[in-house]
Amino acid sequence: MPKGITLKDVARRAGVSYQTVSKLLRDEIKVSPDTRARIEAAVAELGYKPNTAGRSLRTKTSLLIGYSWKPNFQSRVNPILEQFLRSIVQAAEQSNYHILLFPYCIQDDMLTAYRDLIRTNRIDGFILSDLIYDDPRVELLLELDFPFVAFGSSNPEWEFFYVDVDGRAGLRMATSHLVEQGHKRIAALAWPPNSRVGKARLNGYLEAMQKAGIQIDQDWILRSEGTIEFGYQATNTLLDLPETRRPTGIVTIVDSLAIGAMRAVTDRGFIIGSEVGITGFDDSPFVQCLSPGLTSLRQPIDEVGQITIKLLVDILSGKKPEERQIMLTPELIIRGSSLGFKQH
Amino acid sequence: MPKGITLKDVARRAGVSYQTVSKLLRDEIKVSPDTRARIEAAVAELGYKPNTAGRSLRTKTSLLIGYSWKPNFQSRVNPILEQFLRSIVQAAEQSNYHILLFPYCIQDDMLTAYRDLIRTNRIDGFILSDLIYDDPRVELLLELDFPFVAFGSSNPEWEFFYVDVDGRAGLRMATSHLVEQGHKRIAALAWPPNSRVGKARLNGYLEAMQKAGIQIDQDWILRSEGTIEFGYQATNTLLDLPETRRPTGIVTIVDSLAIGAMRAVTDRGFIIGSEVGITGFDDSPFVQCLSPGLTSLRQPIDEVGQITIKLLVDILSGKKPEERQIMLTPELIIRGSSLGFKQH
DNA sequence: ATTCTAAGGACGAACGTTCGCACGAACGTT
DNA sequence: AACGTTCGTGCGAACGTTCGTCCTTAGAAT
Repeated sequence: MPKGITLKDVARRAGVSYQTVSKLLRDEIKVSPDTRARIEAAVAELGYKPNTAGRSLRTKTSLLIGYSWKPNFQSRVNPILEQFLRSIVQAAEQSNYHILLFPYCIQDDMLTAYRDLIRTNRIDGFILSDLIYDDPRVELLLELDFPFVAFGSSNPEWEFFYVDVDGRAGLRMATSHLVEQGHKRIAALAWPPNSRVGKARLNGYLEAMQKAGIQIDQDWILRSEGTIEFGYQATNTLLDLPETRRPTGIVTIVDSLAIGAMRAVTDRGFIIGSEVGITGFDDSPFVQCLSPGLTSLRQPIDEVGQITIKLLVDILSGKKPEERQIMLTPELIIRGSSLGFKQH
Repeated sequence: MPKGITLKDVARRAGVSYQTVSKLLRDEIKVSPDTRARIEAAVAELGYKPNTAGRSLRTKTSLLIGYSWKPNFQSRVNPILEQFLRSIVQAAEQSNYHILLFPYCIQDDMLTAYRDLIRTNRIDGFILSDLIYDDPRVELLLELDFPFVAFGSSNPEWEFFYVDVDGRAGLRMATSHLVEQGHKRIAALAWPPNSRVGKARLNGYLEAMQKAGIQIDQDWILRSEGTIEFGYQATNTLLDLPETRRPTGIVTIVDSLAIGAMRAVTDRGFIIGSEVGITGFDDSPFVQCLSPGLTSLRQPIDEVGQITIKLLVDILSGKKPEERQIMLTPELIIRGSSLGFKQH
């Protein structure tokens, strides 16, 4: 292991003081072409890279961004985590930052992880995701005035930077798509009312139905956990309705519900697409493997990641971005599960 | 933002020198019960946490472990990444380490990322995964004598620490399982011969077949990319064989191939399970959602992560573990895709 | 009483960087 | 010829920690 090359090594070789090297490398001073050449040569020959610890200590910045995600144990899969991580890691590197991962604690001492990272000066800012209403992390960080950017929104009265995907617009698109396919009776499977994201998405359904002039039967809206099991069970409930009220279309606010719905529809002897149209949300990587493929709303995760990091880096470098909230639109990926409806 | 609490603040409050506080906190010295109480009180009241940068600078350790994973663009999904990350992040925290993510570069300057992280003293060690034969990262790190532990193996003549899952044993299990179900003609879908992992898994198939006393038809082994498409196409090729040579069982070395196989079997009018048995590898989270569910080999990822981190932390703290290679066994998760075979 | 020992704790220095200021020389201006 | 002004550098200090050494003092041994 070759011992570390420091500023002093470079300076000695170039015949200048080490502070001069430091300043030149950060473009803080002008030097004569001659010394500049000598310094650059020395840097190149020795392969000098500034020591992070020394720099951190002096500047009080670590060039590290903290992130922690909520593990999804019930479904064992987070369809967008890898993509999101890839995107923020990549974007962070462009600005010389790195992503630091730390465990997501379920208990209420979740905040101590954040507090410790702040107090030890380990990181410069946080990326948050999976926000809940009255999210304690947001409350803490706002109170400490510590930089962070969220993926997703929380209480509207809290003022902070976030990037979000418009789930309302998404479900409007999905619902309208089913309407265009000729569906008149469309049901919706959603999370419980205390979920902010779920509420927004459901609103998109309501709006699209209203716009289409369709009166909603209250039995068409079923809300519980976003599991395959609930999707299966809820769909059976829907199919038990008398034929004149039985929905022919089902929009869901998450793919797992749609998968359960597809299973139930098939088990009951109906044909997906031509008899019952179904849509999901997230465009999880495997829903194209189902047969038929599941129509679903794809979030522009790469863009979310890039913008999130850009916002945070801007904040960290002092310039306050104008827009505090940035809303992106999902894309409806149409596959067989919502096509070929035949009315009778 | 409250200004940072330093050792000096604590020392002043406790009425001792700051070096004494430092040493006490690290259990390097004994102090009288009286001063110990005063110091501990001061630490608690001020909420002191040691500044990472200062410590790093002095000790030349960052308590940071670098990791970079290979994005899988073709399948858009890495079935085990989330679990692996969760596991290493969690395990690292137990030893006061954190995981630092950095981008995986496809080009051949992939090594500069590693070099830079080392030269800037940013990290203490690496976790590697997705090794290839003659992996340049392994070569570099061995040459620099820089600490790392790999998930997966590479050239057998290279001596380094790694944790691996026994794919050969896995495919032995899967193949034997099909044999037990009554299958006589069993095919295998695999990666190209240059894949080390693929070769090992395929060997498991060969061994199990030999043990069962079944002569392998060379047309039963098809190798190419691990995509759904190839699985589909290869299975069609298999089903085109004359009936006496046509396989009734198909083992695959990765789930995506099995998914393609299931699709092909269904499209050709065969029934999965009772007419054609299929197994996958990885137990990707969604394969239980298929109908029928896919029998697959689950890697003990949590264990892999924990052991990987433990090995690395041990290395970093000076104690050389005895075992350089640790091999774990996958678990066969049996579902409908390999059950109910009816011979005729 | 003197010396030895060990424990409790203080002290200066160092890690590698950045920051602020000072200094000399070269320059153009009165 | 004396004067500000820039430009190109050097120098001391500081960030917060840990490491090695040294100084007390009390108690035990001579």
